[in-house]
Amino acid sequence: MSALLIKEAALVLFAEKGYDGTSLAEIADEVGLKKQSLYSHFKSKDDIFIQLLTETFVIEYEREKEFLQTHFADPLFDYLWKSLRNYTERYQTDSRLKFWLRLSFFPPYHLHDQVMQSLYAHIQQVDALYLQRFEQAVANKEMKEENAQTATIAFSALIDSICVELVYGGKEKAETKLQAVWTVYWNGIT
Amino acid sequence: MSALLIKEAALVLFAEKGYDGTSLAEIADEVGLKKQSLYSHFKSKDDIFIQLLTETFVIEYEREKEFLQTHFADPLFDYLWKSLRNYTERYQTDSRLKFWLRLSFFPPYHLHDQVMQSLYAHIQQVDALYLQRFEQAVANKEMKEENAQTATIAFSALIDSICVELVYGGKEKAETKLQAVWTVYWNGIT
DNA sequence: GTCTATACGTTGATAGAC
DNA sequence: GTCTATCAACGTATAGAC
Repeated sequence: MSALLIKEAALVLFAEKGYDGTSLAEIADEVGLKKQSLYSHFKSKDDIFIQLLTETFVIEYEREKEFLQTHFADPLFDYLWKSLRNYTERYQTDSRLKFWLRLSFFPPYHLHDQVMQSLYAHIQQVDALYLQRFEQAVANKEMKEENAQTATIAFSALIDSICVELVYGGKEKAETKLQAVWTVYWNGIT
Repeated sequence: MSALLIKEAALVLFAEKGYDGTSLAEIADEVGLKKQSLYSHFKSKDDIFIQLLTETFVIEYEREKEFLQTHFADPLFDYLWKSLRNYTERYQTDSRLKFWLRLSFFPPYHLHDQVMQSLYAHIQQVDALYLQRFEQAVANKEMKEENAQTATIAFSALIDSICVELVYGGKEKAETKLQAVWTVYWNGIT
């Protein structure tokens, strides 16, 4: 059994049931092992979790960076819209997104500070990517001659609200909300 | 020891550490009892939780309703702005808000369906309150002759994003975000 | 109502045979 | 690397003395 498969199983369970709600026995069971055998691959439950969290931030950042590079030349409208749709599309199938939403919001109590520190760094990096595109948009006069910072912050808030809806409302409700929010947002920045 | 005080202690702990992260021993300890004594007041841990959740939805709805009645005649701008500031003001001191955010997003796994059912009903009720005011605003020409429904949904999304920021960013970051989001939102609906 | 005592499963984790 | 055996600590919950 590879450590990778164990982590994948853990990712799904953590995303679905939270850290405290997931036991090592469940994780082991999912990959057909006894819980004791997990200790050949990880030195503790925290170890599994921290590894997953770290990897997740790397993966998510790379995804955003690649997205920016691929779509930088697209019109602002398309760029932002595609970026948003990305979330609703992925949420259903991608446990990693669920994992990071859930465990960033509400990390295990004893790891709170550590998680938050990583989270802030990640958000800052991602916001910086979007800011680049918004500054370009201001220069191109694709949007109101307003603070690109404001548009960035509001856009990241928009993503947050969609994620919230995905978490408790599911995809259909999120799509409805996305449409309303997007209308107002685009109106607001142009 | 009154059941009320026990529930208050449980509320704070659930809000801070989640359902699985909070033990009956901690709750009891907080009010100076042994964990076994809690069973004189509640028949299970779930019982405490469900009571808190039910009460919370009632209290929050009453709060919103009263707010609407008190400020219905205010200009739309003031009405919405005050409503938003309410969240950032309360979040620091009011554990009930934290409780409902956390436990609605991520309820204990075995109570997921039950919690979600109550949550949807609550959200629907609150959205209906806001919709009333937005329809009035359209009639008053306080905003663009657009769908009041869209403005309502977008506003509730706005609240969500502020709550997210309150959860993981704290009050200061939430204030910054609020300002940016509000600028774009108001621009977007007028 | 609160306590002590207790039951009993589950938790994360370690030791050692194979 | 995986297993069995084992552990101490903690989880929720019950019974019964006071």
